[in-house]
Amino acid sequence: MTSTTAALPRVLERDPEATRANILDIATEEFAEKGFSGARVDDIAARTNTSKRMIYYYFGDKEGLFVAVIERAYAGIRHIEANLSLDHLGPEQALRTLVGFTFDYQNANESFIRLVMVENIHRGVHLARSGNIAELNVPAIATLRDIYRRGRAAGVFRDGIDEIDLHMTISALCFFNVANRATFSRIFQRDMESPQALARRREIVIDTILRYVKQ
Amino acid sequence: MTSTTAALPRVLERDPEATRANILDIATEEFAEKGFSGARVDDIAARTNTSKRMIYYYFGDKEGLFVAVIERAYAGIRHIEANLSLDHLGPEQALRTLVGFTFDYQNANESFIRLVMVENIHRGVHLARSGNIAELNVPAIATLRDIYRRGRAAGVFRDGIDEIDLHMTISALCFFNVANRATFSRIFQRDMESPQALARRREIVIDTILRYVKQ
Amino acid sequence: MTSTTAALPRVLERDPEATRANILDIATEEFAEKGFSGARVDDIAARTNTSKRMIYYYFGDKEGLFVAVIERAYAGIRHIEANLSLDHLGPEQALRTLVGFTFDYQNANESFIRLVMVENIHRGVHLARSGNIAELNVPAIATLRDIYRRGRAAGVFRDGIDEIDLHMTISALCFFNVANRATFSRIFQRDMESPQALARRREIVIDTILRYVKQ
Amino acid sequence: MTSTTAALPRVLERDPEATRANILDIATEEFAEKGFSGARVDDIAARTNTSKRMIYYYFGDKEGLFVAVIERAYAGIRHIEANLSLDHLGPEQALRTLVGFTFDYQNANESFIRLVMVENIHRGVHLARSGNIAELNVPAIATLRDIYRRGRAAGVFRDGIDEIDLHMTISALCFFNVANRATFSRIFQRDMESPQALARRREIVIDTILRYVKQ
DNA sequence: TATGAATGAGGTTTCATTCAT
DNA sequence: CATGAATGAAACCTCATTCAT
Repeated sequence: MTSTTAALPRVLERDPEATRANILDIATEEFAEKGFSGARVDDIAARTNTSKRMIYYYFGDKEGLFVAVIERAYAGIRHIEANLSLDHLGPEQALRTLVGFTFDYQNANESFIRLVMVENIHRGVHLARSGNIAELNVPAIATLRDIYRRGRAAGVFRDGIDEIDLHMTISALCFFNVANRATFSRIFQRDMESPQALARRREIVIDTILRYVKQ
Repeated sequence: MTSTTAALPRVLERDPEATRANILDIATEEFAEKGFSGARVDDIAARTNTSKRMIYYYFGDKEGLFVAVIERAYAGIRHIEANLSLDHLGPEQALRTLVGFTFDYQNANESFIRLVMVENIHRGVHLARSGNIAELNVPAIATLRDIYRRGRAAGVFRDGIDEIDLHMTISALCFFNVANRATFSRIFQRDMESPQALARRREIVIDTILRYVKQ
Repeated sequence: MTSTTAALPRVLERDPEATRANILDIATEEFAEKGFSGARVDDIAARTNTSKRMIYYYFGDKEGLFVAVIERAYAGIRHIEANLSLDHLGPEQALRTLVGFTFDYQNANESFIRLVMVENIHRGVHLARSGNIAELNVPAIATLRDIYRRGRAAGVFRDGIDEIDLHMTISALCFFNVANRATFSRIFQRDMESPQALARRREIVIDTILRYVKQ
Repeated sequence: MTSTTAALPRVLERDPEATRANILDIATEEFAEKGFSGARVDDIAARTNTSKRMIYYYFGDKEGLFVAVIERAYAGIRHIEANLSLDHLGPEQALRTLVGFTFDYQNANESFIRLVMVENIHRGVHLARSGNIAELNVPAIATLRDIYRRGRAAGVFRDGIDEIDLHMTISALCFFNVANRATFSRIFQRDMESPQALARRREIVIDTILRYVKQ
């Protein structure tokens, strides 16, 4: 089916923010799909509403583009984490919700997970180049700390747990389901993508965390 | 003049197995460090005791080399898992040992972890090409199944846990510490590599699994 | 809202002559430093008080800008040569002064020398495009001709010397010290820039010319 | 006229030295004609018997090629200077011959002169990168030193002249005739290329040097 | 007149792979 | 088996210049 509208003009009409965003959207997909070296500037440009030249105009070089992609991806999750409101829930329910949300978000944002994998293959050098790494950890930990504090105060969570350790455990469990899906599901012949499989795994992850934290 | 006893310019000449192994050793390092696209056939050849021609002779092309690297890496861990003997330990202690061993092995074999990451970025296509994937899951799961069965029989482990789920949880927790070290330690300013940090995390991982499994 | 007294963002706005001069100043430096092909329109524009658009507005294209730079550089020296007044000196002293002045001027105006080198690499095509080449030779030769005539009349200079030949010799000796400084000083490990080195070479150049001209 | 031999194969049959030399020959011409930035790797490759890829194979990058060109050009003149035999001539005649030879060589090797100009525009950075600059000065100065010593001993040359100063003067006078020909001949409307013009200028240069050196 | 955004053409460099000996 | 030389295709990047506002 062809659209009734005329062929799209190749040029974004002098809207730099839109041009940048358009490039970043495509680049995110390409880098997430093929890694840094595997992605092709030409391919990114071709899928863009603008030209290869503009990529270099805005981002300097391929690496600059990748840094911008990484930055924006992290900014996205940070923004969402910061706006999670769990205060109205009891600590146990809040923790269940937080873990469940993390699981859902990571499964829904495979590109983000894959970018993080790619960046880890590169030993985090691009993230390091980004100005505001320090801010990235604030929302995630702050929320978790509050829930844990409330849980201990209420006597439902045990003492002696470090919030960053806990966050690492949550991240590890959620991350794996997306990041290692290809090899794990192949080797163990196990579906890890269907709604049912996700729902099942989601409960196990939540359960694992809760059993670890509770009295 | 040619002579059958002429000085051999290269160490591994005329020992095909050693040549293959040498190429695979170097290729493992390069692919683990730079990913499939990022690795360079020229660089691999240069670090080898032999020449580029031999890479093509033995492995066909870059992808064939990568498949061979992946196969050998998985074969390595499978072999070790198969030889783990935990029968003399009680179920709880056996599980602790298995998890601890997994954690230690993965931390000691960063290259393997990174190859798995790379392969996941490629959605497992090379692993799929490998003939014997099916065999890969046998040892890991068999050992775990035995321990879990003994634990339930002894009344120390609860019912209703699927061994593959449990294996996935163990893998996720161990894998993350190596795979995501770069970004996580950067963002949370947390050491994840020192002996102390490893020992600490190791205990948390074991504890997490045990709390999940025990009555 | 627009206002006739709004803050001017750039210093030279609305002063065409100053804008032109500012562009030419920067362009002179860039072309002298990097040659015609090596200089970048973007770099020139960036260092300017105005924008790239103005370069094209005033000079048409990169080549037009270069021609203008060359023209202005030659105009500068012509103007100075024309205003040299040596009439009050005896012929020998006048020649010494002229040569010394030429040496000093060229050493003080490295950019000019380098532009001439660049133009010679381009076989003088830009200079040819300039309207008033013919005028360029007048002052230099006129002054020299007068000195030489006076010297012969006074019996201190020998006959048979062509003023253009003499001018060429003076130019060659002065030019080399600036133009070939980089390679010569490197190969012969000889300082050609310090005040002492310049003073020493200056005397040799003057001496060479005087010995050539005197009876 | 077309040759009776078949079209030349594009490949130099596995003769690396010939391939290198062929590339250097063409590159010398292109760099001499258009400068470093103005020369095009594509153009050089096109005129070569081999391909662009080979340029990078042998010289790494454009700059590496330029360094090699510069090195070879200097090696050429050094070799010739080293083999100049003037011992059989009296000092005055030897000096005349040396200066005349220098003048002739430079006029006959415009490419070399232009490369030196280009390298000076680049402030000698490529020459600096070359390993054996130190050796470059030996033959030129050694020959001159010997002549001058003999001349003083014979009482025909005056005392107090430094050989490097003298060499600089000779170089300056010879160099200018080639290097600045384009602008000088244009401005002063003077032929600097015809055999007659060259012969005339040659004598002036020799005369200038001799008058400077003689008692 | 002024400016940031945009562009096409072409520049330099790199890559996996093959060939000749 | 072994090696340095060679290759075409395609990768990344830059340039002078023009456009829309």
